[in-house]
Amino acid sequence: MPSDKPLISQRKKPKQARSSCLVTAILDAAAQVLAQEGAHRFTTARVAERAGVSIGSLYQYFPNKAAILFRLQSEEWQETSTMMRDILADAGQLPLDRLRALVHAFLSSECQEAKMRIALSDAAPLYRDAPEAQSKRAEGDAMFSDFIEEVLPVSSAATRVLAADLVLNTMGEVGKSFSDGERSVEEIAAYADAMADMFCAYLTQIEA
Amino acid sequence: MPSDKPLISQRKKPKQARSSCLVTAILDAAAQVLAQEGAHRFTTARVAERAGVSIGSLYQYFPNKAAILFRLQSEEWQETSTMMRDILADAGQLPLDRLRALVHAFLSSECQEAKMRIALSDAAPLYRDAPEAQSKRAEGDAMFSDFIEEVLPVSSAATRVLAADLVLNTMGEVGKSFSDGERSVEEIAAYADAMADMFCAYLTQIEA
DNA sequence: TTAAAATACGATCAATAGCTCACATTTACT
DNA sequence: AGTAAATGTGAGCTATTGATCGTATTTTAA
Repeated sequence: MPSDKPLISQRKKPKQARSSCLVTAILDAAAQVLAQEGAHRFTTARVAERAGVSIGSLYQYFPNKAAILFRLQSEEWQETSTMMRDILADAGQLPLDRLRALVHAFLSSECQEAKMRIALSDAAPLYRDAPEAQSKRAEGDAMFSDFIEEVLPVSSAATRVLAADLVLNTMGEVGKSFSDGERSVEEIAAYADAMADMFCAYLTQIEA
Repeated sequence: MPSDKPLISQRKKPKQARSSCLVTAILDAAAQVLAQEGAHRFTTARVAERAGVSIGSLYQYFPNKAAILFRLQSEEWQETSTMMRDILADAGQLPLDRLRALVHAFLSSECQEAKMRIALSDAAPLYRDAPEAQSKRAEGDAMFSDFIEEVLPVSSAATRVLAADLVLNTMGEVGKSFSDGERSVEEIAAYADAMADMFCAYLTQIEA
């Protein structure tokens, strides 16, 4: 549905210090605008103004509005991705304990910067169809598939794929709904425990 | 984030036959525009044009764009709601079988009119904060809570509430992600079975 | 010092949006 | 037929948006 032609990647790479500052200033400002004004007030002019930068400068480093949003989301994904890898790869813990830890970490992280996350996902239609956006998803899927294989070594490949899909999808989608930021730390922990219980009960039962 | 002042409810009630036709024509057209053009091309002018109606007439019965979207979503909710009630109230089936049936029905229904559903949820920021939108949610929650109480009569109230929240939320949120409409009937059935397995494993384990 | 490259600027444009309002037409009822 | 209410019309207003481009300033490097 979004615009057709414009690539979302960067237009020009900052070569001097002042221009890299400018880019980070824009991204910071973008996050603020998103959090404080919401997706429908997220305009290039407002971002430039808050960054203390002219609109022309903004367009030197971002080909269009979507590119800014895309960058923000990429940075978020980067964080989530490394967190996921760290937790799932921790050989010192039992697999199901790692899964529980992952659920806790994920739900908690979704609750941080809640306003910004909501707005960012409200604006998703603008950047989600970009070709660059697709590959990221597959990356996470693969990572989690490997983990599930460790937990369910016996089942058929099809069953494993389905289980991985279901668990990851559930955590991801339900996690998104946590961005409303209306839950206390205790509620989040209780919810995460319940969700982890559910995953464990399911995965354990498959093996049987 | 959306507009502040305008109520979303109807502006004027159709009293003659032609005007009720007009309203349904507008809603039909709105669904088409949403499905074929996407949320960001959903404009009152386009809806009026496709309905074969003047823009002025449209605004006689809908105070603003959001009201049209809200009506579409209300109608969808109505369907889902009655389906849910019918399935959960069927005393001829075991509770967990009813839950399984619900999951299947829900995922299938999410896959119908996929394009329209995606666009409708893309446009959600425009109507979701309307006061009318909140009450609907509580309705479904209560219905499902009653059902869970039937399945988990022994557990503490807090546990029951949490379980109901988790299961309903999971089905709802993961269901939404099914609106991409890229899954075959078989895949949907397999996924629904897995999800039902997960719910059953979880709920059964709580009782123990 | 000086010229070229990089960076920064912001007035300005074209497009499109949501929505109103003065007016025309149709219907219901006497 | 006549009249008032209901319904229908669409040109046009106001506002905003994303984005450009000619120009000005700063940095780099010779």
